[in-house]
Amino acid sequence: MQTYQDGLAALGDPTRRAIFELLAEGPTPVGELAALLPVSRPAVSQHLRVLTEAGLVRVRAEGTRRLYHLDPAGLAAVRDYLDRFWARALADFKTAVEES
Amino acid sequence: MQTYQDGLAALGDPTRRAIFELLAEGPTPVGELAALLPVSRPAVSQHLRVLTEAGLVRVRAEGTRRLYHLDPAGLAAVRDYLDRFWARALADFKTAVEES
DNA sequence: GTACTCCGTAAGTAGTAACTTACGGTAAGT
DNA sequence: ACTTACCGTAAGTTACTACTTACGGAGTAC
Repeated sequence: MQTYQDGLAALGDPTRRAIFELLAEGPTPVGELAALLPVSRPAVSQHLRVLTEAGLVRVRAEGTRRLYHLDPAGLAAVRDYLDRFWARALADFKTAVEES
Repeated sequence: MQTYQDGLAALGDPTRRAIFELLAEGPTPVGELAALLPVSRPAVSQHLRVLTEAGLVRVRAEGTRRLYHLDPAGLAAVRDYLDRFWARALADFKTAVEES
């Protein structure tokens, strides 16, 4: 689906952010992610499902392992969303400072 | 606080995203935001509190009204966070495509 | 085939957070 | 002073979601 909405909702959870940041160090299997996190392996699987549906992450099978890695598409969607507000945020902030 | 973590957590909620997007059209008082949304005015106040603590939004009083507007600081924190993963996402995605 | 590894899904629980109504406080107008 | 407009906070409820354990499927090795 990879909309910015799903992306932001997915990254709103701290555990999913942790997974996301671990994946930034390179493609990683589920078990290794779970070993590095304070939650169970099924919990990691469930988070990976959300991240995948948000378009932030992708899988490729390699034997019995499933290597997850970042997907630029979802990342770009979120980044572009935030960029749309950048100019307006600067303008509003500027007038707010001037009037104070 | 304006960390990227608070920013992402704040924007994870769809109602707060709606408020955030309404504020992108210019500084707006609480009552007007509530009139444009399917939730009560106190609910909007509570969301604005979260957005403010995340550094995404600021207030200035104007008579009895309180005008909320976007704050570039929190926005930049979230955007910069995502940018840190951009290069790695592209690299991982590229190798994934090549191996498929 | 059997065994073992790696993983996703189902089902159930507990904690959180988004919402409501009710209340109080401040600023401007008459 | 009284009233009205605008707003934040407190308290309570409900719905969601992140988590656990239990189970089953798919792949590899023997």
